[in-house]
Amino acid sequence: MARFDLNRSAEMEVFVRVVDLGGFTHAGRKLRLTPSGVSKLISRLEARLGTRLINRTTRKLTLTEEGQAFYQRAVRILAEMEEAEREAASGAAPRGRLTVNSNIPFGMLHVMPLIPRFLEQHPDVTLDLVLTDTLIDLMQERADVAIRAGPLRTSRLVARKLGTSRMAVVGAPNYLARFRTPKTPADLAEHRGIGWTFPRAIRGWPFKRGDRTEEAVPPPAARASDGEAARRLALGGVGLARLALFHIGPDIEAGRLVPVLQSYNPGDREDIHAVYVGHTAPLPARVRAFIDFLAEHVRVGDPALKRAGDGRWKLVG
Amino acid sequence: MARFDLNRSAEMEVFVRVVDLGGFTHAGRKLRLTPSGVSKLISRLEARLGTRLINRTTRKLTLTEEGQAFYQRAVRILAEMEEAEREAASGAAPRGRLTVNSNIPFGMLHVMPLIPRFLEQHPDVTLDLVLTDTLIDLMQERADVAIRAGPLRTSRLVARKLGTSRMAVVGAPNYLARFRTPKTPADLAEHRGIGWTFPRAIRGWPFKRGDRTEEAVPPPAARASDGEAARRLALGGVGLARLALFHIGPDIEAGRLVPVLQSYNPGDREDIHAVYVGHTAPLPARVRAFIDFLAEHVRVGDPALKRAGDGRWKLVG
DNA sequence: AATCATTTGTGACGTGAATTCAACATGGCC
DNA sequence: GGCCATGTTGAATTCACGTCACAAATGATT
Repeated sequence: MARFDLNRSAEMEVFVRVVDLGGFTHAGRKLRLTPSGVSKLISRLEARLGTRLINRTTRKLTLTEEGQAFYQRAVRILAEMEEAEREAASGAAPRGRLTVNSNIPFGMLHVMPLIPRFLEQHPDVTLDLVLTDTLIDLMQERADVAIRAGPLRTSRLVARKLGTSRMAVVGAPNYLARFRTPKTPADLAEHRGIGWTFPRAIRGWPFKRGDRTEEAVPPPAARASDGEAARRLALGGVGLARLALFHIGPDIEAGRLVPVLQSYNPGDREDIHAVYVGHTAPLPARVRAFIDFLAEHVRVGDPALKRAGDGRWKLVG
Repeated sequence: MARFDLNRSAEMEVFVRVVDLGGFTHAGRKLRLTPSGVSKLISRLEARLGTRLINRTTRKLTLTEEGQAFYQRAVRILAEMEEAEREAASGAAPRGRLTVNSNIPFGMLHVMPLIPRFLEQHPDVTLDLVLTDTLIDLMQERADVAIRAGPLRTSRLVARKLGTSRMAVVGAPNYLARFRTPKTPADLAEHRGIGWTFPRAIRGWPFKRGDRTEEAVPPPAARASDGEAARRLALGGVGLARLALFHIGPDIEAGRLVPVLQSYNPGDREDIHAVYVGHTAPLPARVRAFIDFLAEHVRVGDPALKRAGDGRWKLVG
């Protein structure tokens, strides 16, 4: 059923056009409407308002007093509608405030370096970059995009893969000296781990055992709210942590952190995604532009760990 | 052909309702629309603007930046539309400037006395009373109502009869002394008349000859632009004039003007009408109110002329 | 984890309101 | 008085819009 039988905006538009052009036929031509269409529309408007707006003969149109007042208001209102829609539609060109939420390691190391170039390319965009590792509700946080590592929870969110990062379980030398380096995943039960204060999609750490992947995790001695905090804890010798190679690569090369159980999880990786809220409606252009920009420019080096002759680890590739 | 398929005002209204009530379903209930209807409408709007206005899950709605701006503007625009229509529709209660055009004799003697009461009853109406006897174009003069005596030219104008006035052909005593009182209409050819500067629907003066009505008119010695001017000319002895009894009754009773040829036109009358511009669209309330007021209160006395015993004329009835 | 209640999204469909078409009135101009 | 342009009216037509039924998703509840 047609509930909205009155299009006030169309009525106003036609009315204004009629007044401007001084005739139903002229207005009709401009509006691609037949004269009779115009006539009925105006009559409808007048009937609804309960008063006459235009005195008309076949030759002349004159506005009643109501008509004049209504005309002036209508012109203003139409202009404002136009502007409102134009401004809203300007979301079709990248501009406005873009809110990005990223996990801390990736944000620090891979997103922030790109920001200057992005802002340079889109001067009308201002950017709010929030770094958190906790799970967030995109809508509640009013974030346009979130960048997350690891498996995604199913939802109506759309994820665009930005890259992959190898993971490594590491410990500080002084920690390993105290607790002995684990030889098998089962040894982890005797170790101390660094966990997370927020729930992750996977509980433990994946290790390969033949063809199968098993999860194991040392009992947590501490929990960190983000990857950087976890790294610091690991550096401090609190326990073992599973972190991204792009994050702790330098620490490994410098010998501040030592990979363990490498042979059990050589292919342990986590995908990194930009996540946003789906295609039920067109995406604001600034969001689209940012995601495209990330997908194009983010290069997560995916180095492998090799043990050098002197026993030290190197990142190669 | 291109139809008016977009109803921007409705879209705005639905959008605002959704934001206010915080949900498609709630808004739908208020607007007597199904949730899916609301969903489609919003999607349509977003598609047209090319950007998303509302981030939505089944549980929460959040406005995008564009959505917030659009919401604020939309609220204002809707309010202004409301006000524009309300003000225009307030033509449904009598108010505003009412322009009335009346011929001079009737206007002076019968309309003006009623004005104070009318304005008292309708305090929001201001009145422009223009007195002219010349034919006017209602629309060109931007007049709402015209009051005219005599036959009307056919047009799309609507006429409402206000009354009837007996007419009389009169001359001043000094004129009649010089030219002799006419005994038959044919005698008028030897007389001098007072005509009009503007064309009238009937050319001459109607006289009964048996069952038939003939027209006759004395050659004009002067033309007047209005009835009052004609009366003055007649009083001055310029010639014969055909004037309304309500106009010159006092002159006749006082002997300043003398009726002639009374036996040939005892029923000579002219109807007096209020004329306005037809029912293609509703009439502004002030116009309707004024016409109704006139029709109710105007009482054109329709006296007959009687010759008293002393030879003087009296108005009776 | 699993169920339930609630809400939004999608495709097919039918309705009816709006527009067109054709014919007629009106006004101004020569 | 006839011609041309314009506005109006009634009936036929059509196409956008909302409904319907169903699917998917979300958050609360146990």
